Amino acid sequence: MGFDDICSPGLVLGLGFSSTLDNQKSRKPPSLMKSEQFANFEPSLTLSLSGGLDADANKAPNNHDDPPPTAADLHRQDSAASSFSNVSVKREREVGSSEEVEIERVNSSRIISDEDDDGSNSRKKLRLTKAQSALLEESFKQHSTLNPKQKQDLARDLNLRPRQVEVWFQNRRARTKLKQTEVDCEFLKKCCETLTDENRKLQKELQELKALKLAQPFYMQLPAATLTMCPSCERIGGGVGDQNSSSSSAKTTPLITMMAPKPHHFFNPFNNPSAAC
DNA sequence: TGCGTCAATCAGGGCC
DNA sequence: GGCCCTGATTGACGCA
Repeated sequence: MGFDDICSPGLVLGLGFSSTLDNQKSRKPPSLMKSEQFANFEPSLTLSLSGGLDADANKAPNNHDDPPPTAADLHRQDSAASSFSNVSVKREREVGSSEEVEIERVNSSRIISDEDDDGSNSRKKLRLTKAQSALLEESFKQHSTLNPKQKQDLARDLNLRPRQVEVWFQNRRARTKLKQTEVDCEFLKKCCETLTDENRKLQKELQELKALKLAQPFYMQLPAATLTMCPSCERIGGGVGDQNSSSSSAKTTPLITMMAPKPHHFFNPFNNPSAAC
């Protein structure tokens, strides 16, 4: 696909996609779409692009070559990582299931033991292991948002608190969107440059045609074979006056010229002698 | 009104 | 020390 092919369809300045994602609400940003889902988007908006999107969506923060780990692997590897659960969790929502309550309780005990040697409560940042990141990425590929059940299951498999899984997805969505916005911005810049260049060329061509028109009578600029004589009025067809004499053609011709995909192929009224008058 | 999601922001930690 | 990545917090908003 050429660049012009990419630029020409649906290049609209504005913001927003129309999404058909089934697991997201209407507020979902375009950048959250997966590449295979982009076929369902109508670029009704500024940053509307097609293809090559969400390049970052498959990018795991750590090692993406690792195969998705098993839950057992995660439990084995991540007990240490989970012990870094945030000390200053101010907003832990009330949870509905007893299972989540249990998870919260288990992690709370870790939090208590998370104090530094000097007894201070400085926050130690959780670093997800490669296995945890890989599983989260896998899950994100399948659905960029989680329902409570999925969150519970994933948190259990990862040996993390549901809130941590929720935060990870939240940040993942936000940063994917940011990345996509940057990609879209670059794309639109290139489109703008291409269109500006094309406009410059057309302006130059227009100036040359105007200069040519002033230098010669119009019919002299045409090949002799294209000139015809109107049998009724015995005038050479296709003159400027002839075009202007018809109010309807005077209105439609410029539009046709403007809409022509190839500006170099001009409408030639002499192909139809009767219409030339 | 509670819940889920978002944008904005903070902050720890690794890397150069 | 600055930059970047990323986990976490906060407040606003939309929806059922």
